[in-house]
Amino acid sequence: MLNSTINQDFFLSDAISLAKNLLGKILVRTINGQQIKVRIVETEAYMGANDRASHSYQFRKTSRTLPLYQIGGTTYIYLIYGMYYCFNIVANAQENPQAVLVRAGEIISGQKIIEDYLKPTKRKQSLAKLASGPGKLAMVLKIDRSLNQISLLNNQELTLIADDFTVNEEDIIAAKRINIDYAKEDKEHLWRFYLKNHLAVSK
DNA sequence: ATTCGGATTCTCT
DNA sequence: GAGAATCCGAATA
Repeated sequence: MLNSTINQDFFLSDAISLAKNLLGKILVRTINGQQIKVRIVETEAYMGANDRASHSYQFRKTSRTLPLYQIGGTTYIYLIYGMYYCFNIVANAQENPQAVLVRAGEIISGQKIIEDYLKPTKRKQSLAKLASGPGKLAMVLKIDRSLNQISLLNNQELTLIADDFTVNEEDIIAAKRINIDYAKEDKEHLWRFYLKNHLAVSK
């Protein structure tokens, strides 16, 4: 399998393009020298200042949303419902606060390591379902606030790579984003993207 | 200082 | 399909 690193330019597009381009790419999480790899199969684009669903709607700038104003490739991680983390990858140049929520992934290595820290009840879930949702994906990758606002380029603990897995346009399904009823008309956009027929896509 | 509710998930029914 | 779990950011005052 041919692996290649991903450079800065990859992240310097709008969030919709980045959300599609992230499908099929691999998140590599390193914990105590051991690697967990998850292939991204579902994403959502949050388009920033003009998107009511976005935390940076109307350029809202608070301590939480500061990572969104950094350069593409920066992480944006926050706690939701008091118990789950959402992992986002910032898109675009500085001061253009768009990001992609990584919603689901396929575990392709490191299953043993993951089982060591999952709750016993979770361990018997099928592998395909373990990272089938944003909170679950963050749990599998042990992503929490300590990884917030870091660059995915050349980071020791969390990086993004590509292999020879290819995604064609016809393999990508576009759908409405999930759980953003508060976003009024912006909830209608088809800014959720996932790989057709993939088992690990969230329900 | 206080209030409100969320880019979720699991466990019931 | 409904309800709970559970923290903290954001808005209001």
